[in-house]
Amino acid sequence: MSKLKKHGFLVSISAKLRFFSSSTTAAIALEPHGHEQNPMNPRVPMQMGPDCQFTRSVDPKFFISSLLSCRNIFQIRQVHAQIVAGGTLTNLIVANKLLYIYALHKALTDAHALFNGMKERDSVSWSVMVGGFSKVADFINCFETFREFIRCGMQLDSYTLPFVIRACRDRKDIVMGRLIHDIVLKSGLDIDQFVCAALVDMYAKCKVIDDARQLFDQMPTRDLVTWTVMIGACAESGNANESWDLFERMRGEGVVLDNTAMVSVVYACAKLGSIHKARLVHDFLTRNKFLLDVILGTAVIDMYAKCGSIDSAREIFDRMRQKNVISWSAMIAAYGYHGQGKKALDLFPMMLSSRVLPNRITFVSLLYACSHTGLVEEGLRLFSSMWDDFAVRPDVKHYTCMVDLLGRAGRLDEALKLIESMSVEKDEGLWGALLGACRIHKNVDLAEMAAKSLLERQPQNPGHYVLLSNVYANAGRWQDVAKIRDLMTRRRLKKIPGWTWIEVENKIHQFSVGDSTHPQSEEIYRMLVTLSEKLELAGYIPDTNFELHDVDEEVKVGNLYSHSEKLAIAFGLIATPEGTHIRIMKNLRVCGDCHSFIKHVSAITRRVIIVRDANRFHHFEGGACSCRDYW
DNA sequence: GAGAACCACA
Repeated sequence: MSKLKKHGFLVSISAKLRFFSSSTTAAIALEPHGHEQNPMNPRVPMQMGPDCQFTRSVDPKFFISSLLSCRNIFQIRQVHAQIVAGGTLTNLIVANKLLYIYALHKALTDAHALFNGMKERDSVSWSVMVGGFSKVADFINCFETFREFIRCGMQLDSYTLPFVIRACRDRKDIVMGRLIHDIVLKSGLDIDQFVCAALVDMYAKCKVIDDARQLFDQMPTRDLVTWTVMIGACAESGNANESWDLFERMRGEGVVLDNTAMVSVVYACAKLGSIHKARLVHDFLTRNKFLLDVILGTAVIDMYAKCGSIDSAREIFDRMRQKNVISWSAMIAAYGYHGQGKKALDLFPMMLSSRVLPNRITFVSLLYACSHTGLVEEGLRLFSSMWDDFAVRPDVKHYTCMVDLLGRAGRLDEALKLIESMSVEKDEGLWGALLGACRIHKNVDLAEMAAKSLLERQPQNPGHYVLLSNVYANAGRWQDVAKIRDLMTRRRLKKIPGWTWIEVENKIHQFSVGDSTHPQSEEIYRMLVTLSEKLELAGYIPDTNFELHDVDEEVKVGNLYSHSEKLAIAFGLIATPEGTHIRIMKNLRVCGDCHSFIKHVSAITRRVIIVRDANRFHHFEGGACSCRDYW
């Protein structure tokens, strides 16, 4: 003990613990406040949290709690040893707290050893162990401990259950999830908000959205977490409109939202792609004085960028005090899909000088930006630098960006060589990039090779057939086009019809090919005829080679085919005042004829047309497109 | 003495 007396910290903890075993109210003489000496290395200060101040009034729970902010597992083990030596470990509260501290520091081996050695355990001990395994994704031990918990005859409780349900969620194990839900129902346990929220979350993340919603709707009252989970789940499952309705409902019910809830709302809004709603949400955040911390701020950057306002995204980015690798990557990616590769690349040195290191996603974003702006040399430099300078190993996504970059630039041989040199597993995205490049550069042989790999991997994806058919059509090989069509018919595959949305005065209008359901349909078609005449004078010739279109479904207007995006643009010209931007949301790629059409329209009408296709944006202004013109 | 939700690329 005399040796230990040199180490003030340990001795004081130990003294406090021994003292606790006899009395919890008296005061004892302890070291003065301030820095404690580190017994491991006197030159290194103890890694205790700033709130860890020793006081003279003794509360032993406090001493153990001070270990919560201790980041050094060796110190925790030493305190553990002291507790054992002091004989206090027999106190269940002390043992549970220590168990909790081990679990908090992800030292599950230590926790498990302590747990196994405990003569007495209560529901807290079990829930800490199950929770600990769940949080480190050790599912086997998590479920095993839970089974043992039940075998021991312990009563199910609403502390332990959310952890097991969480493990089912993380493991995407819907079978086990349902089983546990069943056990809960049969147990007669009064299900609280924690268990319910965990179940809703589990169903949602296992993509059983209907069950999640049913449970959500059945809840007599919902707390903030459950609302948050449901809003996020709806957005994730492609029903962001439903997320928006939930957001309005919860506001109507007077639920006070926190930052985490707002992240889900912002995420849903990004999925919606509505700039009007994005501005409403941002306004809500400002009015309610939400702090745009690194997480919420990053979500808002992403929302603005995906709603078409790259400038607002940048404004938020510049105002954020704290930025992490995710914030930087989000901004870089945003410039990339807005076709502003140069600005994306400019951010990279800024990121490095602010001492944030790039990760694999940063490089995907950078390379993606290069490939969509035609910055070939810059892309090649970054690709070699990522491993050499930053120890980020290229994965299939990075290779895909490079194949896209080289392929679009017409360097198909180099793209193929790169694919052949790859040691990582190839996926359909990689072959899709090569096939896309082959279409642009009319390389039928290579396209057939890429298509073969694609169709072997995904024979049921009509998109691949359409792409190959377009390659044949582009090369004038109509017999091969017919063969592909025939193959699609035999395999009962249909091209998914294209839809285009346009947001005008806060309302979304939707069009499909040859559509006449819109109330202003007559006016729209008249506008298309007028456009057709003007475009013809401007030298625009519709190109019908692209797209595997079904002529029966098309309506010819003047010399234009009424593709959905053309209808949307015609409507945009009618419904938006001169000088305002036309914002279009598509669900198909802006390619071939459509791209050329929009360029001509933007030139003759002097309108800025912003098109979102999937998560890519094309800014057309005065006949130029922000993205490199590949079509 | 123990508890659930959130951000970037593709």
